[in-house]
Amino acid sequence: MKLSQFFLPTLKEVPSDAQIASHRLMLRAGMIRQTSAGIYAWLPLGLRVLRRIEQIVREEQNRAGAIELLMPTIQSADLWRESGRYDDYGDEMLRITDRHQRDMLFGPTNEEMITDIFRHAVRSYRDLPRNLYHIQWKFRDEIRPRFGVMRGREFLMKDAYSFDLDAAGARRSYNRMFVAYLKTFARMGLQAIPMAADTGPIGGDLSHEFIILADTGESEVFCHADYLARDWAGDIDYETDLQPLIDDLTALYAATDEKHDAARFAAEVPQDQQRSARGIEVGHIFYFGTKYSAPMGAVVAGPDGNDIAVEMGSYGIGVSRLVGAIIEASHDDNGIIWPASVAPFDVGLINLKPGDDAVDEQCSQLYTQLQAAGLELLYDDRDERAGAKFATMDLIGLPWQLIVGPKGVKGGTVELKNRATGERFDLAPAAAMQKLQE
RNA sequence: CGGGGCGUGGCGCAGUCUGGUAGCGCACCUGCUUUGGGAGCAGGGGGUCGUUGGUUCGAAUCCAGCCGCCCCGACCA
Repeated sequence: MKLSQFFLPTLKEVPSDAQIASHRLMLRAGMIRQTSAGIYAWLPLGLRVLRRIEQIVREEQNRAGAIELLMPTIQSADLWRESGRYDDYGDEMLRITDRHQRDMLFGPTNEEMITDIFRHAVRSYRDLPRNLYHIQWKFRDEIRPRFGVMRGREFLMKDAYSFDLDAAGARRSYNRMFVAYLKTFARMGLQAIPMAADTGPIGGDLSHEFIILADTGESEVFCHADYLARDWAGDIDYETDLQPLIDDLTALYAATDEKHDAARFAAEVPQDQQRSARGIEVGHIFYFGTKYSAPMGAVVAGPDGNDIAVEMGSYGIGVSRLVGAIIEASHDDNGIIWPASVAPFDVGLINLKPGDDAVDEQCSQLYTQLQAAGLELLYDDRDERAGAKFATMDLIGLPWQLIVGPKGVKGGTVELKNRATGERFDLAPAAAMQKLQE
């Protein structure tokens, strides 16, 4: 993509509304534009990141055996009356009326709808277990939206729902998602810590939040220091019994403030290993048994022929929130530093002197060849000064900058700069291309 | 929902107290110079001052209502 033909409305000055780094940087880097309180348009650069995060989430869900579908954003109130949540949910639910005066709502979550879909399709225990998920926009009319996409009213969420015959099966489904979540966040370069959590209005009796530590996080969390350096990225065989692994992963103390037990914390964690910090919740998993299946009649025939309400769990990942969370975890004074796995482009190619035939030619060769090699490039071919180009490229945080100027071209080299470390390499073009393809 | 604050060219702000017909920086357009870390000079375009009503000879400025947005708290991916 040539920057001269892209749509990248960057800002030099910081919008006064933005309080935290990720919000400021997303606005400055031209990733989003606010259209109402807590509602954002995703501009091309932001959309690219959102899509890459979504794809990682999708791949790990699929790997863990979940099956993707897509439910609508607008739901009928009748379903919510069946579960009893139409009245319970309160003002956070955006309620609307259609032209026939039917009560509709913009879905804040999909337990009712998936339970409805499930009960119409599945009659036998032989069809279990199943885990169905979708990645869809949600709307929660938050009292106070803030921090950009971290607490928006409209947000993109992956929500999965598991159906099992009994509690033991539900536990296995829960464990699969637990591990899949750790893998998902690790792929994005995030250190997510699983913490015992309150179940909130969704209900149930087993729940974990996945927390990224950041000063700007909204919840207070407490954990053993070993969690800060843990490697979650190992290969998983989802067919094996995951319980021993889960037991190991949750052996040390980690809890959000709702579940925090100061006495236990003091007793179980040596004082110099105790960590209390702010955290960003990027995922939340629940086991809630028959909370929805019983009132909504989601039953299957068991081995003995008698109907039994299915055991359910739900599993959420805040996809759009992750964009902000990753920036909170990875930026510096000059801008964003994208982990390679979610970067909007792999390489920023900087032409320091458009109009110089030798430089133009070198750039256009690199542009063509690197694209042919499968890399996504953003080529800054604008007629701007070098400083402006460096500043833009640092701001938008692509992992590599490939800098081509007249001096280097004369000596047969180009410069490769690593955004994260600041390391620079003067290399022959072929060597630079090879390094980028590693 | 309680408390606080803000709405003036695309962005950041001054002007409001003390009413007299709108200004600065950045961005944008034109020209010249410049060219490895957000250039300089010169010229230029763009604003019903959130909105409605009131007071006044006259309102960005004073008064009232409404709308929008932000911050602090209790709830949540």
